[in-house]
Amino acid sequence: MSQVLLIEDHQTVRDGLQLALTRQGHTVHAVGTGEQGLERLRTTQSDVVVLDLMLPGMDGFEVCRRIRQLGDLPIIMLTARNDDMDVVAGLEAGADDYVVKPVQARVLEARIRAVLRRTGGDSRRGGDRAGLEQYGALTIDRAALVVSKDGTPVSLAPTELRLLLELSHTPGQVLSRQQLLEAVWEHGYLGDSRLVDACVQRVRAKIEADSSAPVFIQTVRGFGYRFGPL
Amino acid sequence: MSQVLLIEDHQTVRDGLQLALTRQGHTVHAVGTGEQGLERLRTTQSDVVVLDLMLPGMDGFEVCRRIRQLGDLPIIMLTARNDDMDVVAGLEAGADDYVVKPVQARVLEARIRAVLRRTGGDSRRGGDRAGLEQYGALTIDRAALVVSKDGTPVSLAPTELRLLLELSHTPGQVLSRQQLLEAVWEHGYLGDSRLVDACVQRVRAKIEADSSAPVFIQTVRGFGYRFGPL
DNA sequence: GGTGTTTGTGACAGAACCAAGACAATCCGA
DNA sequence: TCGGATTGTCTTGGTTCTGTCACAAACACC
Repeated sequence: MSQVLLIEDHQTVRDGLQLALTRQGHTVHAVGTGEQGLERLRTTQSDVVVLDLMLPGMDGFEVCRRIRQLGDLPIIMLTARNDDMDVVAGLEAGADDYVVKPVQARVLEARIRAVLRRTGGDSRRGGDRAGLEQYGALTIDRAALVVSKDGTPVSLAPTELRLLLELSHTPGQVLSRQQLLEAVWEHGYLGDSRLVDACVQRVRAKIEADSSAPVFIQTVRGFGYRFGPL
Repeated sequence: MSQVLLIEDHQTVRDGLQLALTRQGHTVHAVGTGEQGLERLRTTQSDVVVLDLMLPGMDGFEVCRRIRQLGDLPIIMLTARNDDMDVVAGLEAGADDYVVKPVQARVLEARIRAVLRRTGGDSRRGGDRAGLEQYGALTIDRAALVVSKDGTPVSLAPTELRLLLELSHTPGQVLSRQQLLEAVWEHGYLGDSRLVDACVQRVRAKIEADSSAPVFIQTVRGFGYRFGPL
């Protein structure tokens, strides 16, 4: 359904909510501190943030303000305190909704859906950006030059990225080392074509779950490499 | 502030909320039944509906559904019952928020504001000028050529401004140094493309909170730069 | 199984890349 | 004209990348 970032320091609550929301079909990234949450926002795409107010270190209000600085991601505040002042302060800090614990998972889920319906929700991904390619768990955005695995961006070095883009440009087709050298290393490169092997290896280490049984970049012995989760 | 339609059968509560919201600067139209509320929507412009669930005649859920059929007006449900099932049912019927009575007027007001902020709110407040873009803490007015950070105008030199406008014209997309040189420095520029680096750095110094962890202008090593918070 | 070939893996040093600051040439308004 | 702002260039320093090598593992063929 959507990508939820859950920021909650209490592990039991965190695990419970993560499990429940995952069951409802959301992808949940759960972290324990505000700092981790902000870091996560930088590296992972999210549709909505569920934010506990009582956090170690940076408190919920501050986290809320920081998130507002980054963009207009919807925020649902979560707290044990049912103080009217807190509600007002929370909403003024930029929260979209304010929920008092203990909260039933399905109530939280209904509120997430209400907020997403209002904000246009998960349409952000795929909807407004053409040129976003999906290969199983792998997403390739050729415009932004971002490759994501399970929704989390993968950090690829320039050459690694060019290699992957070249391979994925013709899925299912085998490309020889020579072809790849010419396409990726542009300027008449003269050295060893084993260079391609090394680069493929580096890419695999970053995008494959098990690099001894590669799914995305397959070796075709004697010929070259092929991209394709078939 | 905004036009609020209040649908609540209990006269004391109705008058109390009307008074309080009016004091906050809203224009409140208060009615006692769902039928009156729907009629009112037909004749009067409203920005948000505050809807009691327990109504004589047509009940709140039904009213909610009817309003949804009319358009995209935000709805805040109000009820004495604090039953999770009701919350879920209310939100699924299309409500944007669900508040349990008794409710402090200022809490209700904060929730109204939160909903309005999200929906673009305030039919009365000023003409959303076209060409005014919001990226988190950064506002870009292409017509006025003004860039503001946290509401405060930033003083950008001509070239810096052109660079930022060019980058932000395609948020999320990576632009190479060469592309930027051609777009921003127009006249067939031949020199070092490191010039772009220097200019990016100057813009960053002015718009980024922490230029060692840039949010708005991101470096894509080996390729170029990308504009985009989140 | 033995053998030769091909490919995977990890380490490493030089190369490439970028941030940051300094500086001089240029532009522009007072 | 003067003084400040702007802009292109250069240098430096730190970080990351990348081509290469040596060796291990996998494979094909006999």
